[in-house]
Amino acid sequence: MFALIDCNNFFVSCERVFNPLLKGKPVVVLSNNDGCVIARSNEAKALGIPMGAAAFEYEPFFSRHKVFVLSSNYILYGDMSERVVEVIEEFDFPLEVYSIDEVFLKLPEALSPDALQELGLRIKEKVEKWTGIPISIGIAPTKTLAKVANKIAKKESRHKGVLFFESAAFADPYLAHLPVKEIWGIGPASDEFLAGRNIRFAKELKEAPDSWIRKHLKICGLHTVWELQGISCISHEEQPALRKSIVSSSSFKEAISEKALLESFIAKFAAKVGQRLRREKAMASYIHVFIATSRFDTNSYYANSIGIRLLQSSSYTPEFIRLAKEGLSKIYKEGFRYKRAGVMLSDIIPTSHLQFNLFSPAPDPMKREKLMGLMDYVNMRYGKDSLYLATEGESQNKGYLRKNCSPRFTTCWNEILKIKIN
DNA sequence: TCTGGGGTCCTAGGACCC
DNA sequence: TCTGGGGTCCTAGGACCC
Repeated sequence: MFALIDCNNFFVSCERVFNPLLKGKPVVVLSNNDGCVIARSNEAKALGIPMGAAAFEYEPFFSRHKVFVLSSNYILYGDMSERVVEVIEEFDFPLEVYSIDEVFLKLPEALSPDALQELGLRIKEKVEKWTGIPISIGIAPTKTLAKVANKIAKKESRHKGVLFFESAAFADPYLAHLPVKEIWGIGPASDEFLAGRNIRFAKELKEAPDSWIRKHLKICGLHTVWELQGISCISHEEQPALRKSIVSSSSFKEAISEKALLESFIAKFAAKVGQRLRREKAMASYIHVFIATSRFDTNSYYANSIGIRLLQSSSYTPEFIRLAKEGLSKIYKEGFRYKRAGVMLSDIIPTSHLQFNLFSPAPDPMKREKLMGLMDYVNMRYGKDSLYLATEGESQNKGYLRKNCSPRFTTCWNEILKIKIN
């Protein structure tokens, strides 16, 4: 049996823990640069604000309906997420952290239905009491069905936040009314394809023939169908695997045309991926650089990317910056207004597996490691960006737009919650 | 004027091999 | 007149997730 524990409206719930005035009110949290809506309270959903709504378009709507609009505070959400996981860990079942607001548990088959139901309620109560974050729990024989159970537990208040499918058959009455696009693994493309074939609800998909599904929705689609039938295809992953890629990218507040400025951003992205790579005690041997103009600007759209292979795996920021700049000059074209750029590392291996290249000149790896270690330490001890490479210079003056960001209540002494007693 | 960022996996097709 | 068949590896692009 799998349990999926999912935090309700997670980002909004984190904000509400520290600002109770937000309770019962419509609240939205915006993406970087306050670009679009990435989290909504139930009240905001009820007003019809869609996920991904552009903030500038909705501004009049927000003020008309007194919606609380917050910038995202990822430091706070990340820390709250860890707290939720810590509480769930106390129950001592094999645990998989699936995303910032979701955890799968593998529950023993030996537990009776009553015991499972009761366990669900206990977990819910403890997490809510200890962290202040409301959660929903779905329990079922497969992960996909646990996702369905969770979704319904969240939507229908009669389940009190916990729904348990003893077997796939128990899910049928719900699958009959669940639109296919609400199933985990069915995205917009599959949804459109299925609609064209008159398959609109989960139950119809569940009953479609294997060979037809395999042909049109490929192996992933087939697994989804089997999971709906109660055949577990997606396994429990307790150990997080080593990352396959690390990306740093962002949209710019204002479009950039000058190469020099773009270069300094690319350098900053390269430095950031390098730092994250070292934190994972890993090295990479492939670096990818990409730039693009606004995807909404259809008359002069330009996007390009380039990959460069390193002679030998590395985690040395100056080398990443050098290569990233080299890549940039190959894809940069004058006369465009760039709105987005990024750097990605891949072909990642643990530092302990490093192989030396017989033919590449051997820089002293110990020296490099020492230098990077010192830099990472300074940045950890004295705050990020205390120390950075000169080439990132210009980008440092250009922050993100974050008009209404809450304090880092739980991770920064200067921003800790203050309580006044009169 | 303004539309997120960070991931994974699968597949098709090209280059290459014998 | 006629031009194989069976592999592997790599990469780009698509679809999906939160």
